[in-house]
Amino acid sequence: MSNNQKIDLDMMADIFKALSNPNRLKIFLRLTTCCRPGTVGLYNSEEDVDAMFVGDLGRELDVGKPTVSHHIKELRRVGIIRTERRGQNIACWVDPEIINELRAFFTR
Amino acid sequence: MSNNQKIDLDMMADIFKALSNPNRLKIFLRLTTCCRPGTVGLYNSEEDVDAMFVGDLGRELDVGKPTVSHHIKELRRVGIIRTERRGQNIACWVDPEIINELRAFFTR
DNA sequence: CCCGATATTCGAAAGTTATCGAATATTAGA
DNA sequence: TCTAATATTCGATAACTTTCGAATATCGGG
Repeated sequence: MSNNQKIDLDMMADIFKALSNPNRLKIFLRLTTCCRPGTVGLYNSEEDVDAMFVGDLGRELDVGKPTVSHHIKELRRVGIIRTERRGQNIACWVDPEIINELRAFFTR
Repeated sequence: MSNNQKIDLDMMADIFKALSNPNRLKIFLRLTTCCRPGTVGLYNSEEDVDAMFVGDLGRELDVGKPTVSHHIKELRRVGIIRTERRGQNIACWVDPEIINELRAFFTR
């Protein structure tokens, strides 16, 4: 016997929880609309942005830095976004695969 | 100027919040997998179930009746499910339109 | 190796949520 | 109209979330 079903359910619930806060949802939408998914590593031109920095996201959110950090951490914990350090900044982008999983979840 | 964007964002966050509790997500999945969306009112045969009763859902959930009631209320508040009384029972089903909206949200 | 910029961690306060037992409401049927 | 079945409301409590300021960490440049 296995409890994959339950694990999946709890994982999905966790993903929805991450999207259930307006500030986190704003971060998610900002990253999906402004950073083409799957372009990480190809950010050489101005039009071809692959990620945003935590600081950029924070400036659009009207909350303190610790709060932004907390939200970024939560989005990363459930696998919605990925991050990597680039110099003094932390770059963030949405995992392209999660979008497919979410679309699939509502397609049956 | 309008704040539709913000309203939409807050509404979507609310919908995700409703799906972020494992018990509510279980109710949602149970209703989507077992009751064909859009068949409400056509529940004459055994194979053609259009809805489930609150009591049925509660028995599968291992929580008390007040808790089930609370979750049903929350799912209805954000527009995920619809309900109607049928005799002693309250019938529940997922609003078919919300599924389309959610799928569209993750399609761009 | 210090400094300014960027970001995270820590600890606390305020608000929200999940859950329950008890009480109440609504309905069908005898 | 009494009763049993079904479901909701109320009040309480424990747990969780959001947010902040202060402190700390990490990095690049002079």
